[in-house]
Order: sequence, then C-alpha cells, then structure tokens
Amino acid sequence: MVSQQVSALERMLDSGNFSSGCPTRVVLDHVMSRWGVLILVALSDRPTRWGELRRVVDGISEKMLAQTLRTLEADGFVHREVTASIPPRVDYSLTGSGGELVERLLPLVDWVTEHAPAIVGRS
Amino acid sequence: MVSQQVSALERMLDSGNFSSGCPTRVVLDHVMSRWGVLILVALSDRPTRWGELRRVVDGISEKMLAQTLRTLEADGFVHREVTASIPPRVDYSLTGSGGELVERLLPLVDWVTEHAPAIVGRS
DNA sequence: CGGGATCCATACTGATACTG
DNA sequence: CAGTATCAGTATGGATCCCG
Repeated sequence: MVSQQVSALERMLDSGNFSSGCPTRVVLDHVMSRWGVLILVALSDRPTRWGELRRVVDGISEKMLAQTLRTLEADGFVHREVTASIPPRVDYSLTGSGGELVERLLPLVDWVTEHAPAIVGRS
Repeated sequence: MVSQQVSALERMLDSGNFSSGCPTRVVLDHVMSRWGVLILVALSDRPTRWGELRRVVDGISEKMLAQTLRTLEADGFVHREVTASIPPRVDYSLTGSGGELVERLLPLVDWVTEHAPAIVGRS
C-alpha cells in the first residue's frame, strides 16, 4: 500500500490541518528536529543515561541534549527517572506513546541509512 | 514487529554510522527538516506547482521553499519539470527514490496528526 | 554526573523589489 | 507565474563556565 485513501495533500488543505502553529506542526517540529530523531532512535533499544546519550548522539551539545529531552518529556514521548545517589544518575526511556512513535520512525531511518551513501556520493 | 534484530543503539555506536557529518545524518537533516517533511508529504499525492506548494505548505517563505526544493532535488527525491510557456509553469514531483522515502514518512506523519492534539493539549 | 546560565554565531524569516 | 536578490530583525544552536 503505497498511497492512502484520502490524499495527504487534501488533508493539508482541508480543515486547518497542517496550518502553521497547529498541534500537528508543533509535535512534528519536535520529533523531526535534527536531534529529536536521533535521541528517540537511541532510546529505542533500552533506557539510557544522560552521559551515554551524550556520547551516542555524536555532535550534540549539552544544551541541545537537555533542551530536546525536556521537550520530548513534555510531549510525553520520554520518561525521566532520577536515582538520588552519589554520583547522581538519571535514566531516560521511551513511554508507551514514544514507543509507538519510534516504531514508525525506525523504518524511515533504516531506509535513509541504507540509501544515504549513494545519495550524498553523487552530489 | 516493534523492534529490530540489531538494536539501533548498537548501530549508532558501531562502524562510524550516525557520526556527525556522515551521509545518513546529512540526508536525515534534509528530509527531517521543518519544511522538508511538509513538502515531501504535499508531493505524495501528485505533481504540484510552485504556487500550489506555497499555498499548501502554510507559513513557508519563498526563500525557504526554493532552498528546500533545491536540496531535495539535489538529493534525488524531487523532480523539477519546467514547461516553457507564457505564463511559465514548473511542476515538482517525487522521484522513485522520493516515493520510497515518503512511503515510510506517511505512517509517521499520520500517527503524529492523530495524536498531536492530545499531546499539545496537556502541555 | 547531570545539568543550568550565559554569551555569541549562524540560520531562518518576512518584506520588498526586480527579472524572464 | 516562478523565481532571485537583498536587508533587517529574530529564533535557534553551539561553546563555555559553573554548580549541587
């Protein structure tokens, strides 16, 4: 099934969906942001600690890691669990909602991973 | 099938995949950009003209529309067809590669569209 | 170890004007 | 109609320092 019954274009035009500032656009901006995707994919396997995320998401600044995690937490995609110890420990994991989202994100990321070399190579 | 055989986290750590500046990251940034997603989804239905894209992708500036289209064209996801007439006419459509990509993009966008109101509502 | 606060550079936006 | 060019204002991201 390549297409959908009601075309995406129709839905974008009708009913104010996809209008600037609508809920869909807001969430899409969070999820599809440069770092949002990578963090969600990194969490798809298992709960991960702050420092581990920082290493695995190559190139992210501490600011953007914190900011993106807070946004994803506010959206209900990521759960933050603090263990009060010395040294302190914070684990991040996907919520049920986050899991559903990542389930739909991985096929896309996998496809890009597979085809990207050929694409960039010929630019 | 919620998960994959080899965890995404492992793949992010191993083999320099997902390292900053790698082809996957570059293409991902193009596709997952604020406007990239919306333009690709808008084109999923049928070839679309410049002016129509401008209207359907609410809030985009002419500058970003032109820039994003050029990037997606360079990546081989979008085809640009000029009809030399008066008035001039330019149609944009998905390439085969772009179609495969959008096929994996739509389930994600659909899921977000369905769940976004509840998410933003409780923030 | 897990952040918060701050400052600076860049990227994006919006408006306007101009072209083939 | 389908763009390109330019400029000024703003949002976003990165680097660094600091703290519990």
